[in-house]
Amino acid sequence: MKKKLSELPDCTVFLLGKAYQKAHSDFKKQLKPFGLTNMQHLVLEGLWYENGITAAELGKLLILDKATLSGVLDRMVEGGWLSKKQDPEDKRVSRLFPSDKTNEMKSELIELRKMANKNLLTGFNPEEQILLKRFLRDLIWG
Amino acid sequence: MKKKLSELPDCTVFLLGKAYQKAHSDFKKQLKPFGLTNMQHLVLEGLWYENGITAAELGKLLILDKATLSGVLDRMVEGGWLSKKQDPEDKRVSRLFPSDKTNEMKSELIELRKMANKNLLTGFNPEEQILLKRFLRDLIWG
DNA sequence: TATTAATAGTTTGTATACAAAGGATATTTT
DNA sequence: AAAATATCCTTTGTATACAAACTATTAATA
Repeated sequence: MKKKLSELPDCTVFLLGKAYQKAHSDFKKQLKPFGLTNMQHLVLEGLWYENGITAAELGKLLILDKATLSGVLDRMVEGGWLSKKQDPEDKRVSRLFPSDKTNEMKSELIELRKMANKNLLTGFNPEEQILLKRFLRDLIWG
Repeated sequence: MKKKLSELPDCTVFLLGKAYQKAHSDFKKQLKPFGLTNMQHLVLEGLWYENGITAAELGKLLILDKATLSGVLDRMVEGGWLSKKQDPEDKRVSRLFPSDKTNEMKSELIELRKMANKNLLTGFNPEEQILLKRFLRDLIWG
């Protein structure tokens, strides 16, 4: 006699992982035509948030490991998305600047994220959307 | 003038990712003394859910890519957590069985997950816990 | 100021993720 | 039954994650 499928997924850690997996996968498909990964898109949002942001600041803002970020940034430089410039005040620091090509796509790419969020939250009424986001923020920072 | 940090994370995809990142990281620390990764623990839960489960069934149950699972299973066989046996009825299929050592740790490892979930949901009252899980299920399957 | 500690970023190693292609076996169709 | 499909699993290649160790540089302290 097989158990019901619903038994296993009462694990909230599991549910969180799979909900993320789904959201990530959906957005990934939207980004594919632009040649951007989800992480790369997130980095661009960070660059637009603060021009000339340092890698360390970006890591804090986006809650990203520096080792992970290092590789991502290298690939993005190689792909012509951004440039790294050493800070003259502090030679340890590299500051990040989006390329012209990147800035030209800014509004389009930001719109893309907005649509992804909208699609993700289809099926939730406005109160539920607020509540879900509050729950997630509490999980992260609470 | 710097913008508020709260502006960026209004992206639900981002919030989901970071909430998952947090939950995953916390559980990971709990698992470290056992020499298990989160994914490996999840696989064990799947094996206990159905003895002799096939890799394909396990992938469906846990919503895992077959390519990802293939490598995970190999490492778990090498680590003595489980064994793969070819199904005599269908030579394409490999069925998975937890080792004795693994079964001895079953109750302890299941308890560990329960505690991880409990810790994760500290700060949410019972109604909120139900609601959060409902939201996550809707995101995944709704 | 010589020493120590802290910070920014890179590199290395292991473990997911997952697309795409391939090999073996089973099923379906003609 | 031969051919076309479909399924199970593995392999390859790229991109995260993240711990740990390392280099370079700056700041703090004795």
